[in-house]
Amino acid sequence: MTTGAGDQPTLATLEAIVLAVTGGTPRVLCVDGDDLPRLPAGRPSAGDRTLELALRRFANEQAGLDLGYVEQLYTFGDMNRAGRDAPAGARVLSVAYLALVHETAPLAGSAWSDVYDLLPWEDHRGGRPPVLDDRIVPALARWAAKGSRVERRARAERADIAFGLSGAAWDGVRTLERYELLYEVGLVGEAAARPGTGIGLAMAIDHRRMVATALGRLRGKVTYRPVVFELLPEAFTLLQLQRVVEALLGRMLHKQNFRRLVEGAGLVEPTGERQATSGRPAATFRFRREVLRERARPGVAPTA
Amino acid sequence: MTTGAGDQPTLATLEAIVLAVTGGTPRVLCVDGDDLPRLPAGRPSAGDRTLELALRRFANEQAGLDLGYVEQLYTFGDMNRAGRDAPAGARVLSVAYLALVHETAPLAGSAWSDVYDLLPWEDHRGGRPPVLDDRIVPALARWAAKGSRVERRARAERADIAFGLSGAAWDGVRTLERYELLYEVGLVGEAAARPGTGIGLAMAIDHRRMVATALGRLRGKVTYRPVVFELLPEAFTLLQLQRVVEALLGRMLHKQNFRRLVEGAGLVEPTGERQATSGRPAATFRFRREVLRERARPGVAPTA
DNA sequence: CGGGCTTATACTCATCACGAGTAGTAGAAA
DNA sequence: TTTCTACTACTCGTGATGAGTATAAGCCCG
Repeated sequence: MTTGAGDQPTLATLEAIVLAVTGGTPRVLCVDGDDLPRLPAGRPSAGDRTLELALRRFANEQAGLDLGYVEQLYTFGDMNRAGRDAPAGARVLSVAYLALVHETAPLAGSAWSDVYDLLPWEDHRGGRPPVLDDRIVPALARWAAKGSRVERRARAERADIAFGLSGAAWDGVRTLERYELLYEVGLVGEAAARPGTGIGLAMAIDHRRMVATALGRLRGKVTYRPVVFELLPEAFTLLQLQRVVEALLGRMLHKQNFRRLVEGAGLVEPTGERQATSGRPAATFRFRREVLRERARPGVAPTA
Repeated sequence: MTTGAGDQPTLATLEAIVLAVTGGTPRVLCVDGDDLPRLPAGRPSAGDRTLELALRRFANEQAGLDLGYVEQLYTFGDMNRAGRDAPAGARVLSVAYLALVHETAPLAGSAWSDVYDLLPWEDHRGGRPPVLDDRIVPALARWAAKGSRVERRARAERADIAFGLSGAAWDGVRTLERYELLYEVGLVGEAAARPGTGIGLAMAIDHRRMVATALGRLRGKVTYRPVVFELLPEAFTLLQLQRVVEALLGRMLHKQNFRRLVEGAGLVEPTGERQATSGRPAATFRFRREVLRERARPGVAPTA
């Protein structure tokens, strides 16, 4: 079962979605493109034993970053996504990786973009973002009114589920579904009819789609793996921890319940130190590694 | 941030992990290799708009299968994994997809392998598999006793978490961690010192690793997405549904609670028909699509 | 034709996770 | 001393989940 002749040459690149959270703002590492910002990328060389090591190598070489947590995200290989510098007609395979760095990591010369500048409809921390009701919902309604009866039904259902409309609940994890829907509807700059009219900052090619994928993955993972700690310094207060989780989830959490969850699960242990805040000083904590042995799904956010 | 010269040519293939569940047995579609069985694979051609469409195309062309549910699994790109027919020194990128087909799908001329013949330590439906205590645990203990003090600690922790030893709970989802650990320890045929001594049926290259990845992904997904229905006929009894879920999870479920979960969540609706069984006839049900709108995470198995 | 087998189906009970809220405490700044 | 901010300790109600008891409905076999 192997296709014989006619194979096209394939170009493979690695793309890095490097995330950090600074002061309640989730940021993604970008580099300047000719026109739009793009994600840092590179190619694996023969010396790289694994793709992940290749990624770590060039993140270090080119941005001076020592990546902590790294996980493969998705491989993008649609035909129409080739960049300028790709041979026409060739398929470009991009293996995207999600990497998390600590707040204290050097910012190098590269630019960090606020994830919610890229995907403004995803941030519900200050309540429902106005752009949803002002622009997105009406546009979705127009879009869902087109086509045959069955088509209309399918479109409406898709929109409802993705954006939590007509009774469906907003699901933070469905970031990719939302981005792709907005793309189809023509509401994001990369696909907008007139330039400059899209919602959120545009990026090169399909890089914003990759960021959306990363955010969704991370939002899911936070609930069952202790990944947030990769974004925090060694010692942190519970409020700092909560702010980072909220930044990722894009919604506020109940403070008392959050503490109950985190402490009750044995996810953290007190360092014994305290840290001055703008109010009563807070005790600082560190991640408690033993939780991995004790709990099958040690998460820092409620499952819902 | 783009690596310049020295790029190596890259060969990309698509690998399909096609799963079905027949009579309580989860099976994966295999083709005969020169030596060991392998997964069906192919290459995307210029006519395939997306990788997923390419996969569907050649699954249809070559096995006569109409794939239902398809999801991208992982991209494997380690240096040492190249097959025979690859140019020496070139990196082979394999984008693996997980596909689910209904029990009634045509079996074609290809062979289906029992997933638990490949990964015998994963099936806990009949209690803890003997191979665990007979062979795996002792070998892990020997392996964990080697190296420096810190190394020994790290090894022991890894083994404990992966296999649920010394107090840790068995986590069905950690299939890949377990396979990789067994590989490192030399307990699987692909890596065994002497051929024929490995645990479970071996497959070509790293294909068994891919199956392990697929099983883990599916075990996780079952708890929050209604994917099982892709493996079942249109109408089914609740016991049939339960058996399929158990086959995937590799563990038994409490019947009454399972029914409560599935019916309570609105995941199924009665067809009105009944089906003869070896006891009292059972009502048949079908998947209820509307649940997607009602529940954010409509799963068919408890979260734990 | 009735006992015994198998499977389906209906409840109960205890525990725990989680959302939501009340109340009081500790330090800093004005 | 007041006031602000943030920390910390509880309580309550609901719903999910594990475990078990009880009953119903067909089938097979003697």
